[in-house]
Amino acid sequence: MEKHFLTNVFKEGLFTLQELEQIIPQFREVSFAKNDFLLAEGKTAQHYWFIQQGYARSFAVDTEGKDISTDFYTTGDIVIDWTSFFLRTPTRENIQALTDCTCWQLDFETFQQLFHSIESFREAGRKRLVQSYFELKSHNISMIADQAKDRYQRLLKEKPQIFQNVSLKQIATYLGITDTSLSRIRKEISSE
Amino acid sequence: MEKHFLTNVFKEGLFTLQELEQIIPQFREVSFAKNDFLLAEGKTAQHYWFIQQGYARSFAVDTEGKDISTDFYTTGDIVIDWTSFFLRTPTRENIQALTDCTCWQLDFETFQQLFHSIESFREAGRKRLVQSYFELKSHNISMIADQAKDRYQRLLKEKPQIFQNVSLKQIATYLGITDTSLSRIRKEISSE
DNA sequence: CCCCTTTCTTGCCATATGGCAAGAGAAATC
DNA sequence: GATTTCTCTTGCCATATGGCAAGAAAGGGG
Repeated sequence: MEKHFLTNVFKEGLFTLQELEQIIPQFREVSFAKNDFLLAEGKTAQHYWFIQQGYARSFAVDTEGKDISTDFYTTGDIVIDWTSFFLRTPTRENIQALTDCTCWQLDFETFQQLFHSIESFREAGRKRLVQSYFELKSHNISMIADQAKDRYQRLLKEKPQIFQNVSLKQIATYLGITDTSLSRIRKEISSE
Repeated sequence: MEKHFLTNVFKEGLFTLQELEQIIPQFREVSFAKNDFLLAEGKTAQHYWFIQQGYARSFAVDTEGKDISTDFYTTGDIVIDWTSFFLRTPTRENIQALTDCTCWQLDFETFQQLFHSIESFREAGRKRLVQSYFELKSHNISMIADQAKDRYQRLLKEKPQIFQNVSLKQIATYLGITDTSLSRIRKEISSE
C-alpha cells in the first residue's frame, strides 16, 4: 500500500497492516468549498470525516438566533457529531467549512461493520470519543473557574493556527464572551 | 434468574436472556457510607457503578482550591469517570457519596472482556457514553447562552430530587455561580 | 438536649462582561 | 478601482454576578 494520508491518522492505534488495509480503503475522499455545510441542524449525521487540508467549525444556534461555536477543526482532526452519528438522531448543531477542505469520509454502516469486527478499531474509536469528552469537560470547567482572559490565552497557546483562519466573533462565542469583550481583552494583553 | 436490580438498568439494551445472565453476575454489590470517596483525584478509575440507592456527586478542584460540581447521580444512574476509566490515566476529579449508597460495581478487565465479546453490550455502552457527551455539551451551551436563573430553573425541572439531597453551594458551582447568587436567584423566583 | 459546625440569606459595594452604536479598517464583489 | 459588505475597535453606560462579612437557620454529635 502506498503511503496514504490516513496512515498518519491511524498510526497510534496499534493496528496490524492487514487491519489498516481493511480500514483505510473504506474511506472516500471528499471536498468541501468554503462555507459548505458538512452537517446542518435537523439532519442526522450519516458520515464523519478526517480533515486532510483546511479548517472547519461546528456551532449551535441558541434560542435568540445567535450562533455559538462549539469547536474548530483542522488537518488530522476527526470531524464528527458524536451524538447524532451514534444515536441516529437529528442534530442541533451545524458543521461548516471555513476554508476549502479535503476530507476522508466514512459512513455509519461501514463504521458499524468495522467497529464490530475489528477490536483495535473499536478501541481506537472509543479512545477518540473519550478524548473529545475530556476536552469538552475541560472547557466546561474552564468556563466556570477561569476568567475570559485566561480562556483566551489558553486557546491562543493550544490552537494558535485557528486565529489565522477564524473570525474573532466566532472565537468569542467559543470562549463564551462577545466579540466586543474579546476585542478589549486583546487590547489589554497587547499593552502588557 | 430472579429479578435483579440491574435488569432495569439493562432493559433498554436489546440484550438476550443469555447475555444478561452472562453480564449481570459480573457486577458486585458494594456499599458506600455518606462522604466516602468512590474515586479521588490522582487515582485511576478501576471500576464504575450503577446506583441502586443513594446520591453521589462528582467535582473538580480548581487552581484556587475551590471545588466545582460536575455532576450528580442517583438511583439507576451510571457513575463513571469516562476519561480515567478508558484512558487508564489518573483523574482530576473526585466522586463522593452524598448519602449512604448501595451500588453495583464492575471492574475494567471484566468490562473489557464483555465489551469485546458481546455486541449488544458495546452498543449499550457506547450509547451511554454518547448520552453523557450530549448532556455535557448541552450544559456547556447553556453556560454560554443562558442566564444563571434559566439554568437554575432547568435543573430544578430536570432533576428536582437533587435539591433534597445536595447543598445549594454544591448546586451553585454546578450552575457556574456562587452560593450567594443562587440564594438571590431563589429569592427572586419565590417572590414572582 | 445543648453546643458547635455548616448552610443559607442578606446588605453593601466591586468587577467582569454585555449592549449598542459609530467609526476604522479589511475583504469581497462587480 | 470603486462600492458594498463584513470585521474589528472603541466609548458610554447598563447589568449580571462576585466578594466579603454578619446574622439567621438548620443539622449533627456528644
